[in-house]
Amino acid sequence: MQRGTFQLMKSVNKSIVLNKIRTSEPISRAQIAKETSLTPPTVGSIVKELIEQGLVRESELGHSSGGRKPTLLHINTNSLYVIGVDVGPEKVDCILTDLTGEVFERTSYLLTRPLTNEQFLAILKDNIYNLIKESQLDEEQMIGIGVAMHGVVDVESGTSLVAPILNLRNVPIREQLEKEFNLMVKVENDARAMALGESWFGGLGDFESTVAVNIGRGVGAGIVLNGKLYHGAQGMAGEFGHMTIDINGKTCECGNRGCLQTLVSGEAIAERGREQLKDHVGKLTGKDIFELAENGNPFCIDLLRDTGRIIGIGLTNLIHLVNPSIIVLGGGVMLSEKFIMPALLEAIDERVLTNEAQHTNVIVTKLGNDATILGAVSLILIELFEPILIG
Amino acid sequence: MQRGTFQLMKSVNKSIVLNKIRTSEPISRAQIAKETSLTPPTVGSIVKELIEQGLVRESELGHSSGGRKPTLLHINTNSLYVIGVDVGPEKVDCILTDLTGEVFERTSYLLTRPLTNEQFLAILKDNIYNLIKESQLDEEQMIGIGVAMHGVVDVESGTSLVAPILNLRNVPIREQLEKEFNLMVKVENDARAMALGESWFGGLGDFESTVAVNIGRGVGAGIVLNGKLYHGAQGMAGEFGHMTIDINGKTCECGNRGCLQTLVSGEAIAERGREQLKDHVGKLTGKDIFELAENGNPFCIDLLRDTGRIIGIGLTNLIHLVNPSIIVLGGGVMLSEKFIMPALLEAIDERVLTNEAQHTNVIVTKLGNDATILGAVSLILIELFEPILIG
DNA sequence: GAGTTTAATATATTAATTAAATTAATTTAT
DNA sequence: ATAAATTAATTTAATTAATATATTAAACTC
Repeated sequence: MQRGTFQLMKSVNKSIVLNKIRTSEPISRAQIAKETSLTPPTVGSIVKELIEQGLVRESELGHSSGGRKPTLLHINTNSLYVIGVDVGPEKVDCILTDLTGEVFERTSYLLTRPLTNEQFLAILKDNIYNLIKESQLDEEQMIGIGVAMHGVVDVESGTSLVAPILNLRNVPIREQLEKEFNLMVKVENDARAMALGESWFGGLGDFESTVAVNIGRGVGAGIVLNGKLYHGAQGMAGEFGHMTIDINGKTCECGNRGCLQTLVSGEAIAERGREQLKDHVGKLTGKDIFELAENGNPFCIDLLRDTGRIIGIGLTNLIHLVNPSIIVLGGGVMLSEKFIMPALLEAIDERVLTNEAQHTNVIVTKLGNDATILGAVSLILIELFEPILIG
Repeated sequence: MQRGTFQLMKSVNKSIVLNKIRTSEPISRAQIAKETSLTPPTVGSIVKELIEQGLVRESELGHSSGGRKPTLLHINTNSLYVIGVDVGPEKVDCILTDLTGEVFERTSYLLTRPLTNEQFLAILKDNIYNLIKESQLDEEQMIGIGVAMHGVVDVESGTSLVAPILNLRNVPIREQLEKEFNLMVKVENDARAMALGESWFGGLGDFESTVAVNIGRGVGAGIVLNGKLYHGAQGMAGEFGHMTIDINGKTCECGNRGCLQTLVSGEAIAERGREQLKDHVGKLTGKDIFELAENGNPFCIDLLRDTGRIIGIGLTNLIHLVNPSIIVLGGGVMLSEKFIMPALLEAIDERVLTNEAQHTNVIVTKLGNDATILGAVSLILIELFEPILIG
């Protein structure tokens, strides 16, 4: 049980100050005091500690309107670094960023199958070693490794329980990486990491709740409430792809009928296309549909519009149940944004019950593929910056 | 912004102690210290304050196993009282309870329509005055009035925005009752109040998240996370009834097609019955279907089973998205529990993706109709007892 | 260059915790 | 029956980290 202690009092204030600097840099001590209604001495002593920890730095003096010039404070971008890893079905991407999420180094490695747990872990380690080496930075300056992994992840232990496409089971990622690099390691499911990445780096502003939906090979969502990932009781909150929306519909790979995924995943779109475009050369993919639509193929345009409509129906269910402040859409299917979004927004507008909820922000990610790997980085950053919320 | 202050530290600990007493009474100071890992002096001084405030009382000495006998502490049940009001489509119920939710007085008033805002408010006031008078208690001993109101409620201002069946709009319930009784007043939507009531008084144990679903005239849900109601960005979280599960289904009163409500509400069941049982005398209601099923009518038994299956499909969507620790079902339709539950549980078991989530607790309310009005009471109790959570 | 303004720090006070000691009340052992 | 041990609750002192107030530092204004 989290008691009311002096450490609590302090860490609450420290978190308030650090987050104020993060979201409003450059900012002076005096300004922080004003905006947080903490007293100047409190802000001063906290800032002193943050500078000692290397999280914050001072810069030049700011402008004064009559009086001593304020010393401006910044998040320190050249002393501490974070490593983010994105394990997708086909490749392992690694990035090295500073505390603001700016990327300094990148590696990418194509996975070949089959793959044993040991081989997979060796690849992870190699790539991270390479990344650090390339960056020419000291290992001392790293604070942690965040891993976004497709499939089912046990967050507590940092284990990949099932990664269906890579055919891996029970990989103790955290244990192994912690031992190897002696750094904090966090592991999270990729859709959820994406949601966190959007919420931290998506430039969305200060929303109470964010849902990020990935529509690609599969359909998944992550829910961020008050800046933190919401996992649910058994860690399966956000399983958006297997929401039944057509009780008599097609059978899904999960065994149920009418899952959203059977209607709007990349493969589902391609399949719907194949039924109609039988004269198309080669195996038709989702990407082909998009290109055909771009070239004015009316059937493909309609197909993508209808996909947008169905996604909109699914999102309406999401709005009615979870009612997030903002929904961010990403994934391969959303590359067809141009055809999908108008129909999608129209469907939501038409279906949502109340006027206020009609104004739920629904946008396409501005981070592209990087949302997930930046989310992996956020898993570590959140340990430093996470607002400690009271309520 | 909630800063880290001495008051915060104190209120956190006070809340921990009070809730420990509430959930584990009778309990001694020493035991509280052990279980909360607060120090004995801290517990002692907080208990002293709680006793002064009239929230806690001491009782006889407990058993000792060698040493001074412990003084046992209880929630004080005979000094402070709460009023709960449930405004349904047909009647206004009021109860007066002590701090443990035990009911001391009850009134019920049948509403007649049409009804103006003024008439409605007058009825509310009259009933509350009556309740207090009957109880022969002092108005000083009341701490607040909680109101559960059907329809759309603005929780901030305590206003009933739309109450469709009573045909009321913009009734400033909180403002009016606060002025009249000079007590704290909280107003909440009835499905959400029900969820809070279940979570507080349902004897469910200590769950992280509870969803209560009311299936009756309409279908609605309330979500309780960490003991507190989750409203969502525009206060519409839990609009479970208008979840699309049959994209090509019947048109709902909301204008959309295939809402869960069009398949499983009391009226929906009755309608499905009518199509088949044309020789039935009089207008067939949901209740009739239940009675016919009880008497062995195979069509009605199947109809209720199928209803259970469809509710199960809806709940599976809920589990996949929100993944609550426990789901509590109530409302008129659940009176047919006997026929509905087996099919419902089977559908969930069949459809939920992971083994762990298959074990989501799904139960029928033990509070019956009182869940909602006890939820109204909880709206006030939560102000006294609510755990202040850090994280 | 004196006076005013603003920023940052130093000092004193205060709230509420923890640790250690004390007092209180029983049970158990001899 | 009395002493020793055990447990409960309270008191006292020390500690932490806040706030309030005063002071120092560094501008700008005229």
